[in-house]
Amino acid sequence: MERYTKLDCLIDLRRRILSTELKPGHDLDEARLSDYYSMSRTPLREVLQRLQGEGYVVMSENRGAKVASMDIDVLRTFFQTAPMVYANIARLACENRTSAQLDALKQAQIGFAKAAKLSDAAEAALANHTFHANIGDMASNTYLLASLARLQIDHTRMSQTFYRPAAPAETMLVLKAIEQHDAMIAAIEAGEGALAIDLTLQHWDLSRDRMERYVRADPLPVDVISLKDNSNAI
Amino acid sequence: MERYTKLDCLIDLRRRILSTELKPGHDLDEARLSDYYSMSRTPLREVLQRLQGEGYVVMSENRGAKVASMDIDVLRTFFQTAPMVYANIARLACENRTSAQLDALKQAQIGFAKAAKLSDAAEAALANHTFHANIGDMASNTYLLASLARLQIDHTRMSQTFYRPAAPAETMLVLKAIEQHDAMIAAIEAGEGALAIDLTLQHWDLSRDRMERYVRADPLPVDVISLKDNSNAI
DNA sequence: TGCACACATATTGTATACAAATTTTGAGGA
DNA sequence: TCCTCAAAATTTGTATACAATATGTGTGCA
Repeated sequence: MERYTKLDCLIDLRRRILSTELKPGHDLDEARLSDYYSMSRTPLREVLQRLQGEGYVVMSENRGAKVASMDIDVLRTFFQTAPMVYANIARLACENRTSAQLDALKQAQIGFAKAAKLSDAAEAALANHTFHANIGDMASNTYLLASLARLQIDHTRMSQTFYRPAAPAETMLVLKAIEQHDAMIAAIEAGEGALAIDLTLQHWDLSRDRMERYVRADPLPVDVISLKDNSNAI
Repeated sequence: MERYTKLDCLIDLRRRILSTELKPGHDLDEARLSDYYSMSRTPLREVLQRLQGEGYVVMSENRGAKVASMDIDVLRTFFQTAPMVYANIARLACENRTSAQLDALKQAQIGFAKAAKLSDAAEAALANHTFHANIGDMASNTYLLASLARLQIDHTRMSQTFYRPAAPAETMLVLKAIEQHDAMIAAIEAGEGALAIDLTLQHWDLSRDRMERYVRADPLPVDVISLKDNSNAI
């Protein structure tokens, strides 16, 4: 197996958590992980500590690390907080973006559009994460960035379903998201803060409904109990 | 020397950084620290990793850890961001506080008032930190809390001077701060969000001027060069 | 004196061994 | 069958040894 460096390991674990390959609440076994990344437990534990600080992981004394869960009561505050933070980040990005950051943002958008059109759900969600993290960098506000980073962890995990469209109408939504990204890039490049906020809030509305469905899953059909084949019933 | 547990070490390092006993930018030597806390480097390094995640410390590959610095350009964003975050936290605290949290807040206020009246600068700044961290808990919004925590690190370090009053007029300011805390407790207990926001912004204004002085220190007298005794000049 | 380079020293990074805690297992008894 | 409790197995926590990297120092040379 290929040899990972500590930074690789950190980045890869972030990716696996964001893509829900490692599911919320999943137990992270030190020995197993250190074997997987072919490094000893000492550096691996340091990576876990850091991931805890970043909010990807929660650790408890003598009981190891778990992937951060997505509790329903926490997600309530997610929907409460996200618009404000995203909007403010967008406004600050307009004021502070550098041309190098704009180039990076455009690159991220290319990657996002490609993955989204291929309906590669995990890849699209991660590319979307990168896109918005880039806007976060532009804001150059370490304080707000801390909130944004935590919001994005849950946002990306919830939006996994968004890029796996079930119906044609939902494919339209993804195409719409791509257009909105382009508009946001233009607004940021032009330094039009008010417009960027507006676009950000629209962008938020687009994915919110879909994400809320993640929280409050479609109810099972009420007549399930009368189904003829109920052999699998409890 | 007394034996520290890993958690003690974490808490003590936070305290020393917040009180500027460990100054911004100060180099943290692993061997020295592990000796100081009489533990081996392995757990100490994990503590440092965690402190990095929390924003107290910055680490760079093969170059160890430093206390997070307070760069002038970052502090600009501090003054930009703090009012919004503090105000929103106060509002949320009104909605979500529990009676146990209210008790804790009142306790914190007692500790703060005592330290402030004694002009015990470090202790007062730390007690103030605890007071506002308690309000942060009440908000029960992990996302915003991430921003608040980072703001508080710099806020507490800057406000060290606030509780070391030089002139009688400034003692008045500290007494005013104590009163404001009491008013905030009442507003939160009554669940009056608008009032809590108002009080928070007033509270912010009170300390802002004093903190800005930390950033932009009093200029040296312009005629320093003509002083008679210039034997210490470079 | 100033610079380049090799060597010595100090500091950080990793692996491994062992200690401490938790979880699992299973035997014994009610 | 169910519960209790102790021993075994598993997993996490810490100390230490060693490897890798960075820093400091001094010598030789122009």
